[in-house]
Amino acid sequence: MPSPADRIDERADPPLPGRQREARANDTAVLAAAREVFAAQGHGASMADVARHAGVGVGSVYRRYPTKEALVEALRVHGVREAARLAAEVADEFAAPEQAADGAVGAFLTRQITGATGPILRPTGATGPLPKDLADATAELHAGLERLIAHDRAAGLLPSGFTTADVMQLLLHLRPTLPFPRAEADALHLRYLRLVLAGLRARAREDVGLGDGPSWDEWVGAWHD
Amino acid sequence: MPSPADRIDERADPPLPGRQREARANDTAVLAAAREVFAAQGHGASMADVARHAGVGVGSVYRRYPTKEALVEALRVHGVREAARLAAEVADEFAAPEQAADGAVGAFLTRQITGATGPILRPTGATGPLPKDLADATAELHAGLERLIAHDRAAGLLPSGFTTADVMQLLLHLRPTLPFPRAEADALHLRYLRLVLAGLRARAREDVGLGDGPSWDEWVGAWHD
DNA sequence: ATCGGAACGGAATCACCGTTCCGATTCACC
DNA sequence: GGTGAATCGGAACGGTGATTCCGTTCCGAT
Repeated sequence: MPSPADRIDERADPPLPGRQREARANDTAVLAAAREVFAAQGHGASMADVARHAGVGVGSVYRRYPTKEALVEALRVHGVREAARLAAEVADEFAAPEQAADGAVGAFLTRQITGATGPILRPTGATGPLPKDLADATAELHAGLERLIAHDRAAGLLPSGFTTADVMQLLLHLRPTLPFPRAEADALHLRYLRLVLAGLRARAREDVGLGDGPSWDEWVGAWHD
Repeated sequence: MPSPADRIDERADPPLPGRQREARANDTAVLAAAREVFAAQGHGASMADVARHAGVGVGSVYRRYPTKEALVEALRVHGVREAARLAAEVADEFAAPEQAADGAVGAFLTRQITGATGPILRPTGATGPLPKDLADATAELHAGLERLIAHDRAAGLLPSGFTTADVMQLLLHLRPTLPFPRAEADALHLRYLRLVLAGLRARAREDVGLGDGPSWDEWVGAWHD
């Protein structure tokens, strides 16, 4: 299912002179390596490790990402962009009358869990205000999630009080690191996703609301400062 | 609600001569400090921090816990013991005919989430074989969970295929670190717990099993080596 | 009052990691 | 083939944190 846009670097293809081509190639290699290494060892992995995995020297990593945090931040943006794209994709599919039993939100979460790319989507702690690219990607994601929720609510699959922030929280909840190989871990995560979805449908059916959760802005805001 | 056994050190009371009394007192202070500090700053907190919080020198910390990992390990054992005690407690309560709507498992998870003590109950990564005290505490916990599940299954609250390992996984799922003050974070976690419980009940009612998950031994084993 | 040893606190040590710096390399262009 | 600029790779620097070491303090016994 890898869409053509699955590469980590999404800028326009290179009409670039030779030397800069290598630079850019390295850039994407670094990003990909960072994703792998951080996914495997947590954010505590060393820059040297990332560089080694990317097959470049540490110097080259630092030329493009002035700081470790900048690198992590780039990955975060990538993750949010990816999620936003997935949300939009699913929303488009569900715009057609045909509809899977899980609902659009369920489909989104399912694919997000099994999606090949790293688990990065979780800010570490206190960062600065909130950089522009992240803000943009976040807004896009929000829009996508709104569509998903609107669809499922219309289909009577969601209880009242369920918001976009809930989807984000579920994303967090649904993917704790498990000491199992990828496939098994995914299976376990999906097992729980199904449970949650069943819970949502039950609540919706019985018309029991969820009560208030944070708003999108509260949720996003809480992660940044 | 703090039971008399809430102190972090549970050994027999000291018939001990003066100097050793201080030693033991320091020991418990260190453990308590470690729990606070690690809970607040994550396992990345420094030993110096722990020592400072405990009001002792680093040397004293190292006399009792030869290594940072040993200290973390001690906390882990404490956490499992505590969970085991809670499980047994809840199982006892539910042995009486009166029963809360959430079921015994729900009650256990609820209290585990809101229980004041740290979130530590999550092995970091690859450790050695599995030390005796941990093994013992783990066995005790397992027994308690079995009782909880037996109770709820008899009450028709759980679908087939739901196991003790599932409870452990839920514990993991249910408590990701959230950037909110404790009370709010707990509220969000409980919100999610209610959803999961509703899902379980729905599955049970509709008689839809969960499919196979890992056994207790597989689960425990996966965390240790 | 003095002595021996257990326990203490914190300075010194050592390894690791983020970051900086610089000489070597490579490529585009002459 | 030669030259300069853009890149590289990786050694060196500085800081942080785990761990070790040791002089000091305190208690209980003589």
